[in-house]
Amino acid sequence: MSKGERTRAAILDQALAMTSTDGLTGLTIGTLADRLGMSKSGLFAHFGSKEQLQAAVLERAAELFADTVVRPALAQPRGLPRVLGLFENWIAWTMDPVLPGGCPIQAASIEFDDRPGPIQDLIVKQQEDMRRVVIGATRRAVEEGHLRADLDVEQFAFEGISLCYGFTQSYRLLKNPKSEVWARNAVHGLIDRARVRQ
Amino acid sequence: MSKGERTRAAILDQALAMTSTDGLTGLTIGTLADRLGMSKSGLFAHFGSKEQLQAAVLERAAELFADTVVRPALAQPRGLPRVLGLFENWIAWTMDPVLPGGCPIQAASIEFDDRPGPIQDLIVKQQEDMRRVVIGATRRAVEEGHLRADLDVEQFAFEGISLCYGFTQSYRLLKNPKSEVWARNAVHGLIDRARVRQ
DNA sequence: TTGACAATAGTACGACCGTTCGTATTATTT
DNA sequence: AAATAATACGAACGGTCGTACTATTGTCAA
Repeated sequence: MSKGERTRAAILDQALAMTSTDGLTGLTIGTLADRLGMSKSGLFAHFGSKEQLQAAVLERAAELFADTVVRPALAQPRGLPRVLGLFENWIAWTMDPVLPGGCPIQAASIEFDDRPGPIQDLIVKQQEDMRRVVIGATRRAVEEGHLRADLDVEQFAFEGISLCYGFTQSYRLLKNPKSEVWARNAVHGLIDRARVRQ
Repeated sequence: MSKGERTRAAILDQALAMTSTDGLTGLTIGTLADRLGMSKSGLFAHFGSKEQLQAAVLERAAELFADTVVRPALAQPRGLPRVLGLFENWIAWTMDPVLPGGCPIQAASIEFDDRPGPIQDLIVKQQEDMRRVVIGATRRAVEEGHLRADLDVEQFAFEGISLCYGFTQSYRLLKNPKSEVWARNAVHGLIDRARVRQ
């Protein structure tokens, strides 16, 4: 790992934290450089433009999400444990103090939902990737016989993902201590209703 | 209605549209004045500070939300129709082209969930007001015997509100044409499960 | 119609934005 | 050790930001 790669990684770590609280637009090259004790221009040279910096931050966030949420869940035995793992890890991710201001991708998706361009395209791609992961795991659970054969997996994914979003709102902004219980109850209820009745 | 009040209202209408797409931070006095064909300073004089402008925009948004979502729902017969009305109107509100960029309050709540201050306080208050409205209507539906007596109304509200948020995501960013059907199905399912079994 | 005051415009400010440039320093390769 | 590439720096650019002042215009009752 060269020196450049190392500082680039350090920059992205700090940028991720900053984006998490201030958003991709609030992420500013000057203050980011200050926090890292380096010059604006030196930092800038690593990315070439603010937009490319934003894209790099999003990609780093997606990596972190994959490491924290997706991969551990997919390491579970296939079928229902994976589906449950996805949601449980997602809830934990939302509470993870590593990102002081909550999931940067979720924040960015609202920030950019009306600003077409490469950043929006990237966010849409990331969100649809995640949707596909949930749908895939759910479909697998149906095939395994854990969930009902007539389950509408897209509807299921919509509801599950919505609950994770709602949890962010309730936990991050309203700071309601019951949020976690509500979210877990809701997710477990969603899964229970999708279970095969015996 | 004096001249000042009229222009102030016109400013807020335009500011609301701008906030809806660009967020409360992206809302900028200069371009707002340009779009209204007036000077920065002339506009500025109406509010005294950007923060007060932001607060006024939020209050205007809440009024609009109350007129579009809450009041028509509360005009329904008490009990289940009101609860259903709230969610149906909320879904319609999210699709309403009056706000070109979706609900400004929802956008603001993610924008400000890590920026303490008077604006965050106002957003929290608005969100909790809305939560109280949902909970109140639901509790009423329980009292009327439309919904199960043992229903956890807070859990119910959490799930319903989460679905409305998830719908925004799916409809506004991903532009998935199935979003509306998913959201309606989910809300109706939520209500059906809360119904008294006969 | 005039006088008082509200409403708007004009101008200027300091701060910060993303970006560019030339240059110095440090790593890496030869 | 020399040559070259990779990194980082400081200063400056044109712009835009929110805000402060002052001047001008418009409104409306007496």
